[in-house]
Amino acid sequence: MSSESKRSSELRRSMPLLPIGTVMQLTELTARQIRYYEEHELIQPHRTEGNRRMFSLNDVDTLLEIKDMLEQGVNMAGIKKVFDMKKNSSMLKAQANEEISNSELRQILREEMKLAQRSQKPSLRHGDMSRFYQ
Amino acid sequence: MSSESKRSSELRRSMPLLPIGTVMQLTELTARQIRYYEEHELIQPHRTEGNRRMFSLNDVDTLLEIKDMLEQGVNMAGIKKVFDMKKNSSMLKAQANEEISNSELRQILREEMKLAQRSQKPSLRHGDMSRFYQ
DNA sequence: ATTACATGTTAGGAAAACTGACATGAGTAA
DNA sequence: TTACTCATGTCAGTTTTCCTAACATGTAAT
Repeated sequence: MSSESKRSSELRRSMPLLPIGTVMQLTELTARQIRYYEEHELIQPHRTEGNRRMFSLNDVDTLLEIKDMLEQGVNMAGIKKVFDMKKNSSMLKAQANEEISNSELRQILREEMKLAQRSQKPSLRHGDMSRFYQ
Repeated sequence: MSSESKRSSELRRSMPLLPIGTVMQLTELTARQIRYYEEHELIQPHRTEGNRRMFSLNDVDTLLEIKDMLEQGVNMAGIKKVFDMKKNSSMLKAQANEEISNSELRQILREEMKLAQRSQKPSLRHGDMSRFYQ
């Protein structure tokens, strides 16, 4: 994928399109849960002028990942760690403007394995929003 | 594209995700305009239990096409005709389970040319929602 | 001049979402 | 056991968004 098309599709996926009701249906989470995850800064939905949350497709993806991890016994602190690591690794990627190195990948996987073991589940598999858009 | 993946992407694009406020922003149409086009059966948004309209990406595409045509001088009756023709031609395609024939294509283009000439504009070019999702 | 069309505007009401507070059940630590 | 924490439920009181219906208006066609 060209960096140009990657950038523009990222733009689209981060457009705040969906109200919380739609997100509830897509994720099968309650409004309370979604707001709680925002409170813990796992997502940062936009706000309308009138203060209503508007979510992007990326936000929905993130929520599905959160849901998955919670169901697998990972607590909020663990989820935060995983997301922090992801952000760091993607920052590294952006800095170098190239794919993540094998050693970085191994480091990340090691950390994920540790978390997974702690919650007595074999692996972390996250949600996939791709089925909702072309 | 396989007929399988075509069918499932159609499913996604027809999911009712967006409230009218979002659609207003995406299309730069007023709520009045959007409701008026629905009144004329150019779109059929879903309704929530509470009677709120919920629009799909297909609906947004259609609205952009409507906007384009109106700006090019086509009136509602003309737009209806164009959409009827499109529906018929896609039904024919589905029936035969193959691409539209050259003679059918020429017939459609002839009709479109007639409409375009009547509104003193050279051609019909419609909106493209693809920039809003991957 | 009248009419039709596409859209603006307003009013009153209902649905959906907001914040904040308190409640609760399961798990953990003391 | 008792107490605490965590993730979530629930409720109350507001505010925002959306709804329908009606009437108003500018432009183009007759």
